[in-house]
Parts: sequence; structure tokens; C-alpha cells
Amino acid sequence: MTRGVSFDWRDDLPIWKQIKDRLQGAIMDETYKEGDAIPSVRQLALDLKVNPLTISRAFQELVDEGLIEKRRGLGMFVAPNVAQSLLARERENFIKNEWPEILKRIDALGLSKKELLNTGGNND
Amino acid sequence: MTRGVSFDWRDDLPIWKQIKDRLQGAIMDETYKEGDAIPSVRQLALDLKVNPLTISRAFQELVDEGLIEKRRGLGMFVAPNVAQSLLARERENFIKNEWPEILKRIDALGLSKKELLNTGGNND
Amino acid sequence: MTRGVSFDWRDDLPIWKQIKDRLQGAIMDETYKEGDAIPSVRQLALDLKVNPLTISRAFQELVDEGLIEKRRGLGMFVAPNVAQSLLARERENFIKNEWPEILKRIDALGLSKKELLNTGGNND
Amino acid sequence: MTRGVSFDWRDDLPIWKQIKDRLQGAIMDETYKEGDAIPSVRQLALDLKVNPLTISRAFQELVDEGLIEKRRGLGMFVAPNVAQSLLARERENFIKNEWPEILKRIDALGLSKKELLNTGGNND
DNA sequence: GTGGTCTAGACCACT
DNA sequence: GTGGTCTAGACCACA
Repeated sequence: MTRGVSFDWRDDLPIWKQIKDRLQGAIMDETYKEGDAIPSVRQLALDLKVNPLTISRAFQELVDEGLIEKRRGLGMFVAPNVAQSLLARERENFIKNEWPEILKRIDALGLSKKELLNTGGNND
Repeated sequence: MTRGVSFDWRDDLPIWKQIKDRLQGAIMDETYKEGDAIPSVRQLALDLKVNPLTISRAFQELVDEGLIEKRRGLGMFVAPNVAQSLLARERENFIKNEWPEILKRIDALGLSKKELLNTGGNND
Repeated sequence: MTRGVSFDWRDDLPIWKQIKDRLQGAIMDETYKEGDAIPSVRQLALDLKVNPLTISRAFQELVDEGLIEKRRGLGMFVAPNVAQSLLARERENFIKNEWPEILKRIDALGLSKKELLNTGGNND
Repeated sequence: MTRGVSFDWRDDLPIWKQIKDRLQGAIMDETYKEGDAIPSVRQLALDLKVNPLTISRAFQELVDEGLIEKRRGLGMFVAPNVAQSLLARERENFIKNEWPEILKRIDALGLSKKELLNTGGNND
């Protein structure tokens, strides 16, 4: 590996979406806390070796969803009271929408969800 | 009914892929058994209110994967010995690729595997 | 006037916003009716002498607001049941948000709203 | 209070413009009378939690329009004979430019002027 | 320094 | 044909 940053874009998802997801994750796990500044468009563009417009698009989505705020001339900041509500929202979405689909798939494959859940991690 | 549009295509997946998945599912659960004829391109196109080319694309993929066979002048037929091997292949793929991703997501959301186990159906 | 189309962009609003507003207006007054196709990105770009991306941006916003729908490979279409609800939404917004501001301004200027309203049109 | 941010800046207008409008209003309604001193750049910057340069920009505009005067070493003062002429100018501008737009909008929304008359305050 | 807008041109997948 | 994505580069207002 010669270059230390920015490889690994999946090609089934637009890059801007992947960046958005990554930032959203960083907000959820509080890598960026409420009120923190998000790296600038240009900085991220350099780091990720991506066109600034692509970063901009990701930011725009996050603003539309209320996760970050623009302070004019200063940059983007994590909005207040986001981490918790975001986590809650994602959890609900997972349980209501994604999990049933996964269960369907497990059933169709004739697999046992018990066994599957006992594999891998050991949280609870 | 004024609108002669489709029903419920997801817009994050190409329609041909969704059709392919649907057909593949029908073969796996033996709605179409080995040797059975698959509805014609034209018929499916009418039923699903989709461009025939789109159906063709789905068929082509299934042929390439050896799930169905073209018999000239007769149409498409489910290939022999497919259901089982297909199931095995899908299972392996699921366990190796999809399941780890799902586990990651569950952990990131801080969800309890136990609770998830008690949700949805009551298979094992 | 040598060129027959596309002049008059206001410079206090992004072009994409002006295009969005224009299209929204055309949907509200049913120039484009439910289910109608919207001119293509490229066509509009030519007509308005604007970059296709700029049109795209306007379309994206309209999709996000549910005013138009994308049919893959076919183009953009006016969503069902939009004209009425859109008008209602706009009316409510005007009365609740814009009108009070206008009244405030009229008061501050010491003008009479009665007289103002009797000027100009004669609907009711 | 952890957040040392601003209050309620609209984000469709530059902050300096909003400050200018606010000061202009205060002069028009004689909160600041002719010859009165305007709070200093630094003071306003502190009060409004805004960069001093932003205040300066607002002041500059007001000076350019002759509403306030700089007295070297003393600060900014409301210019003489301003309140009335300012009001007159604003009125004219409103009737000639803004009001026709508002009427257009009311018509487009199909709203009844009579109803609007009966909304809000009860001046004439 | 910040983000926003626009352009011209390329490439892609879908129908 | 359709829209979507990405790039490189320019210009702008704001703070």
C-alpha cells in the first residue's frame, strides 16, 4: 500500500452516499460530538481524494436531515441533540424494516437464526 | 384506474435484478421445479408491465448462472439439479458475506441479540 | 431581442431554485398535470441555456418534496394527487408565515392595508 | 449554557444585512433619534456574538446611505433629518416593488383579499 | 478561511 | 433515449 488514505469505494453506492454514511456513523459514535466542527469540504476532498462537489453533496444531505448545521463563513458543525435521537431513529428503522427482511431471507435459506446469532460477537 | 404503471419496484435496485431475484426465489422454493417452463418474455413483460428488454436481461443473467436453459423454439426451462446446489451456494454466500455485515450493524446500533431472537417468526 | 428563450435569471436566487419554482408553479396551475411527463434534463438544459446539472439539481429537489417521480430510463413524471395538496400547502404557508411578516412591514411603514388591497387586481 | 452561538439569524440573508435592517428599523421608529450615538462596533459585536467585521459591514452600508455619520474618535451617530425621508423612501419602494409581487402571489394562490384583510391586526 | 453555484465534458446503468 | 455521478476548474459572498 503506497497511499495511506482514500481507497476502498464500493461501486454499488455513490461516493457521496458512502461519505454521508461514514460521517453519520462518526456522529453516532461521537467521534464528532455536538457542536464540534466537521472537517471542511476542501480538507475532506483532499483527504479522500475526491472532488469537493462530491463532499458538498454529502454535507447537503446531512444538513437536510438536520444532523449538521452550517455556520456561515465558519463551516459545518454537529447539530445539538443529534447523537441520541439519531441512534434511536436508526434502531427503530432497523427493527421495523431491515430485520424482518433479514428474517425472511434466513427462513428462505432454511437457516437457524439461533445458531447465527450465537456466532461472531459475544455481547448479548 | 387511470395509471398503467408498475407496482412496487424498489428504486435502489435495477428492475431486471429484482425480476431475476424473484425468479431465482421461485426456483429455490420450487414454485418452478426442474424441467418446468418459465413464462415467456412477452408474457412476463405484460404481467409486470415492463419493457421486454428488461425481462430479457433478467433471463440472460439466469442463463449465465446456469439456473435456466433455453430450448430453441420452445422457451426457457429450469435447469436440472439446480434447486439444491443453488440453495447451498446462497447459504454459503449469506454466511460468509452478508451475515458479518449484519452483525456489525447490530453491534453498532447496540442492539441485543436476545431481543432480536424473540422478534418476528418463531422458527428456530 | 435576438434570442427567444432563457434570459432573465434573478441573481439573488440560485438558478436551480428559480427553475424549481417555475416547475412547481407549472404543476400548481396544471400546465403539467398528474402523470404528465416533465421535459427531460437535457431538453430543459437546451431550452433554458443552462448546464444539465443545474436542471438535475432542481429535479432532485422536486423529487425530494414528492412533486415528481422518476421512472427509470423513461424520465420524470408529475406525481399523483399533487396539484391540490400543493396549493393547500402553499396557501397555509403564506397565511401563517408570509402574510404576518407583510402586515408587520405595512404597519411599520404606516401604510393602510385596506387601501393597498384595493389597488391592482379586482378579483375579491 | 454551553453554546455560545448566535440567536436567530435567518440563513437566506447575510448577517450584515440583517443587522443593517435591524438598525435601520431602530432609526425609523426613532429608537435611535437624530444625533443619538449608535453602540460601538465592539459593543454590538459582543452583544450579537458576531464578528466585528460583520458589524462594520452593516455600518458601512448605513454610512453610504447617509443614515448615520462617523465622528472621528467619538463613534457613529444618527444623521439629521433622516427618519422622515427614510420612511418616505421605504414607502415608495414598498409600493412600487414589493407590493405588486405580493399581489401576484396572492392571485396565484387564489386567496381572497377580503379574508386577508380580516386577518392579523386591526389597523386600517 | 468557509460553503455555494455554475460550467463543460465525460462515463455509466437503465429502458 | 432517460437520469445519475464524478471531475476539474472557475467565480462568488460571507465571516
